Amino acid sequence: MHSIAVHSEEVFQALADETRLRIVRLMVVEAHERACLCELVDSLLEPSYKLSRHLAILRRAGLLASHKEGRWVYHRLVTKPAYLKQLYATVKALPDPRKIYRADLKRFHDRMRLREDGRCQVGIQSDAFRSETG
Amino acid sequence: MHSIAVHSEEVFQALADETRLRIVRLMVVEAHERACLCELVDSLLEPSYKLSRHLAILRRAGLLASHKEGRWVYHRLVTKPAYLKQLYATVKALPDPRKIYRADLKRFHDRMRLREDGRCQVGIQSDAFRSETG
DNA sequence: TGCATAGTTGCACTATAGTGCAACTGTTAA
DNA sequence: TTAACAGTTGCACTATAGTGCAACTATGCA
Repeated sequence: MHSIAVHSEEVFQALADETRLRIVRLMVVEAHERACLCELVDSLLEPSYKLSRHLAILRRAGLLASHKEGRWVYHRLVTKPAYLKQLYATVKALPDPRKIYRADLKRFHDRMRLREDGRCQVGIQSDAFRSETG
Repeated sequence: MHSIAVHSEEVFQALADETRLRIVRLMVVEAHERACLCELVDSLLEPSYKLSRHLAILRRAGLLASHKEGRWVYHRLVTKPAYLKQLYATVKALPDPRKIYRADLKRFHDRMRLREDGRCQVGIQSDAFRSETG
């Protein structure tokens, strides 16, 4: 379901984009919780087509594994080979001067409360999350 | 002499290029040894104008500090803020399937033996290093 | 003083990355 | 069986990154 990057720089390339870094930071802080696209859309407040493309890039770089479950596709951070854990530790250690990740994480928590039996049950709720958190 | 990246992804962007990753890997393996441009030219076997540009990018990203000494400019990895050390640990942990860093490092060692009193004394010797190591 | 050389940079060129729109696939539930 | 919706993707567009050449600056030494 995922491939190992042949060139090491691809791993850094994968994180060299604000949107992708937001995705990874969200998932790394949450102890490698899985998330589906609509949950990410509501957390980052970005259009689904945009996040879908960035998720594909992360997947191709070997950082993300995805699997379909009904009409939802769940994404999870890959932790092998071992240097990926080291990479996530770096991501975790990054500063957050503009409080972007803090805000993303708050929305993510709120959104995850809508789950039932650990599964996503609702679709995109962006409008609600947008008005709720400014 | 160096600035802190405002956006976290700039740090990863800095390493998202093979040449820059080769530079950083060389310097990180050598316990943060300093190196001048001509020593890097002989180690990586890349033209000086190319490396000079990549060094400038690393400097702007806050990973490298440079200072002039006579006609040589010495470069050294920056280790603050703390998450940079974490980043270097990741770089150190990367695999080297194509043995590129291994070869770079060998030439770097050979080249560093030409120093006197810890200073570079000779200019670009690429031809010698090229023929020596294939 | 003038030449050799360590290092930098302007310019032109090419390749690739990120974006938005809109059309598309696939799955669930009425 | 069909409507709604989670998710993906082709297309056109724009911006930016990396490269090579050649000209440039700055320093040390004959």
